[in-house]
Amino acid sequence: MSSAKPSLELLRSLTDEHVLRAVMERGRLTRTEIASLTGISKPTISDSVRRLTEAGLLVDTGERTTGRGRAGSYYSLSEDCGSALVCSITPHGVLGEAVDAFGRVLSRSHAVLDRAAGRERAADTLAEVAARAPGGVRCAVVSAADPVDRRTGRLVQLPDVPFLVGDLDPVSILSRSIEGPILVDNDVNWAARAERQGGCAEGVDDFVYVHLGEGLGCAVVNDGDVRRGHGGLSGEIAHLWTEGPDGAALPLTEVFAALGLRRDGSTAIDVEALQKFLDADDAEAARVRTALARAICGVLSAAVTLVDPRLAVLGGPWGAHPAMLAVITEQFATCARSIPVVAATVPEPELAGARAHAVEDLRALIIGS
Amino acid sequence: MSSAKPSLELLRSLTDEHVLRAVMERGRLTRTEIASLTGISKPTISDSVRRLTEAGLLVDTGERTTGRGRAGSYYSLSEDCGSALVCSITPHGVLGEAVDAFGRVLSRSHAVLDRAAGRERAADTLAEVAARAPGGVRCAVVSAADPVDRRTGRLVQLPDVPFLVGDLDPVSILSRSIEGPILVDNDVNWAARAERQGGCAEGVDDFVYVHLGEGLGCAVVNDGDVRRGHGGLSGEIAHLWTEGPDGAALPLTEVFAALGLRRDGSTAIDVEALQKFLDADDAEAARVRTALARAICGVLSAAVTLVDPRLAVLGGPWGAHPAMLAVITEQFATCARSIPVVAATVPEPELAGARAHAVEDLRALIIGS
DNA sequence: GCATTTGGGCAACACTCCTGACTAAACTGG
DNA sequence: CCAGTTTAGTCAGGAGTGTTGCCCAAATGC
Repeated sequence: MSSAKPSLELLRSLTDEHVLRAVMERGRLTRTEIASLTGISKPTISDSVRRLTEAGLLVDTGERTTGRGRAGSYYSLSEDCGSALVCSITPHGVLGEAVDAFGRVLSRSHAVLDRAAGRERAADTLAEVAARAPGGVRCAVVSAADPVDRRTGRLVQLPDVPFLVGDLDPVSILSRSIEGPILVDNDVNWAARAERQGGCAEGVDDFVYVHLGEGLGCAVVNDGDVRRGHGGLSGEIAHLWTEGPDGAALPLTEVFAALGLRRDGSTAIDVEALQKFLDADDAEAARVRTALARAICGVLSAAVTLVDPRLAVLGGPWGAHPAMLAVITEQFATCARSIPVVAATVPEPELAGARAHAVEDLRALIIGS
Repeated sequence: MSSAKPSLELLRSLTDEHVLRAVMERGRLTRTEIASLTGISKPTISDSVRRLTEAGLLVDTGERTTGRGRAGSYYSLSEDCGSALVCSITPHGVLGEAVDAFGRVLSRSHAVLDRAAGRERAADTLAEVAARAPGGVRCAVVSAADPVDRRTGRLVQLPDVPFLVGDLDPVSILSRSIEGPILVDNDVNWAARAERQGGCAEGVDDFVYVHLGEGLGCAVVNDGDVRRGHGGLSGEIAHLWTEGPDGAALPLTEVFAALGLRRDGSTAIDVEALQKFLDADDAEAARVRTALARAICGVLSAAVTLVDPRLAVLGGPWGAHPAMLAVITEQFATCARSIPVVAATVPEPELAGARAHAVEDLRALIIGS
């Protein structure tokens, strides 16, 4: 809680941190530019840059400023700073990216998986991306399309949640090919973070992100961060009690069963069948849409009551569909304590959120070394 | 986000902060004791103590150590550091306390209010406590038994929440008699903080605290802090949909209406009538208890789904009643994803929580000056 | 009364950052 | 092409930290 023990070493490390952060943010800088950016004096910056260069963290890129006056030397991060691995695991396949501390995607690889041979192929695909990454992979961030145990990083089975990927342990798969911290979280949580950083919820400290796809999920953002709860299972709304088609109380996932919108032999939602009702214009379709909207409104009402968001974001294959948004907005407006409802805007949201976090983690590791 | 600009002044202020925190925690200390406690060298501590004494924050108490070796001088906080005001506002009255930076209660005053003459009496009572406080009041923390608007600190009216205290603005009342920051929050939130600091939820980072009294409230603690939501209205569960006595979906507060447990002409719960059902042993009482428990379980289930707590704490006049706890525990165990349910243990919980925060605020103000 | 023990002060040192002046190296304009 | 201008980077001196090691002061215990 209390700040670190005061010492001259602390002061020096603080200076180095300022220098590194400035370079990470701007890509390349001269010492004078760093000084004016950080407000620290030129001689101090020169000292710090010398230290960091000797430590192998910064390099003189050889580039020079042009324009009036003496040319300055640009410094940037060394290649040795390494990179971070970003992974997405869904029932449809595995995607791996290597990113550097500037957030640039260095390489990308994808593998389509089937249920049986999945695990080994996934490990191989990710190991291959890791091997290609210059400077080595120093940390990894994983987005998984299933509930994630917060402590272990394993995917967990919950009642009434369709289990899509299998009893998988991303941490053990990744620790074969990389060392360093591995963070696993649910894809919906990453999507919410992405919307907060540069999407429809930019800068909003309190909102909920409801993902409507084959599975049902919800991310809760409170005081500026996704709140995962004790086990990491906050927002697993499939089992939440809401209003069914006939007005009776039903768990959310059962509403889809009652409407005949589940895949055979699974608790997964039949998105294609559902989509038809969103595009059609007959009375039957309108009835289904209203029933869906009222069920979703039950979820939103519970969220408003318990976490008081300023905004609700709808995402996922059919959540961001205009027809769905329209009918939910209409229904929700009739509820007490209604809040604005908007559609998600970030493409590949779960990847964007995970990537941003991977960059932050990597930067922190570089600064801490 | 990034740390403060490195400078020698920062270093000095960090040292002073360490010294002040050590003295605040232990009451009185010699310079040598401070040095060994903080790990900072003796000459540095001596310098800092001299600075802080000259600034009027520390004083030589005149006391001396006894035992072997040379006697050391004890230093402690000066009286000029001021105190903090802790207030509780309920429909039954106003309570004011002055506390010092050590957390000692210096004075206390209480006023019973009626609806009409309340506001002026409340202001006078609090002003009196403030006037008696040595060194002046530098900040205030208020616990209010109604929903609190997070930005303005005003009490707000919500649908189906009994409005007990009136459209009150604690900030404007208090700013007459004190200067400095005033923090207002709901009593249930303060109670939850108290349970986390030294009660049945000690050290638990994720739990919910459900208050069952005349009103219904819930505090959501996530990642170690009470999450108030955008407007400060998270946990206002009166309107949350749950299971009614006959199995139909009902807003929680309507369950009490259906059971005849509301006060006449109010949405407040008739606690005395309810208490009889908790103490009685007949079939009718058992039926009511079960109906109440199932309604509460609906709330707990929604909380588990949305915020994934590790623990549920029951508090309030009838929430912590053994019979209530027993029947809720029993009913909740049959739900999917059940979690432990325990009774609150801290006496005067809303005051304890507010007091602890007031001490923290006061300490921060002293350190910052 | 003397040895022991502990609090506190002093001086020297190492280190960090800053200011102000200086040098170095590029461009600009005649 | 050369002097003037402009900008990058360095140097020297100084102020202010925190630390170590040693000393003195003052209390207890025998």
